[in-house]
Amino acid sequence: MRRSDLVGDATDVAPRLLNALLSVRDADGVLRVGRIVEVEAYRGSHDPASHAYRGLTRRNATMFGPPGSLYVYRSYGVHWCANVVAGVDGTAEAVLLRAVEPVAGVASMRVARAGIARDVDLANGPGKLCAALSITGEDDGTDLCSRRSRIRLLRDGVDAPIRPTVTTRVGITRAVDRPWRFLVPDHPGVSRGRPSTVAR
DNA sequence: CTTTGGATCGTCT
DNA sequence: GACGATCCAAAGG
Repeated sequence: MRRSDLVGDATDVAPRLLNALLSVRDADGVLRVGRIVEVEAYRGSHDPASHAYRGLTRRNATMFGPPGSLYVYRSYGVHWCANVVAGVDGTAEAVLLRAVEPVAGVASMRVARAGIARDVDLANGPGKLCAALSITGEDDGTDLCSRRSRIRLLRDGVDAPIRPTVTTRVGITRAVDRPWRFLVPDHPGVSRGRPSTVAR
């Protein structure tokens, strides 16, 4: 995707990332590809639930950089979670990638997620997604718009849904009522979180 | 099916 | 020193 596609408020960029492809190249050249089916918007200084709400820190620095970067953080000391940085340089708009549908490199994902029976369970959560694609803190700051990067955001002709499903966000304790979770409607590969659906 | 608790550690208070 | 933008297994109905 072009960097210009990611300029804007996270709440506007997030639904536009649905059905885009997240592609990760292994050291051996194998590609693992997932279709993005669930995202959440985090709006920096405008959003008490954002890691960036209280300003720039060592951890969240990538979010304050240019759009198109990958912000990776550790969750609960155990898992990795990944965001696409949006907005413009100096703001901290970000889109948390919460679920992808495995599209290619499924065998590699199965190795990375040993013991998972169904393909749909390989990457239907933010921590699972990073595990399935082997995204770690080492990937923080990756430019997703560069041809040279091992992790990229791509379009394959499948457009974002005209009317995504919209709900409140999962797993947060502040700003819990904001309808900033976006899903491909009726897709089986979304995460377990079940907040209330928001009518539009 | 739902609920509960443990893992585990960097970050910020 | 407390707390997570989570996941999973085990226990309970």
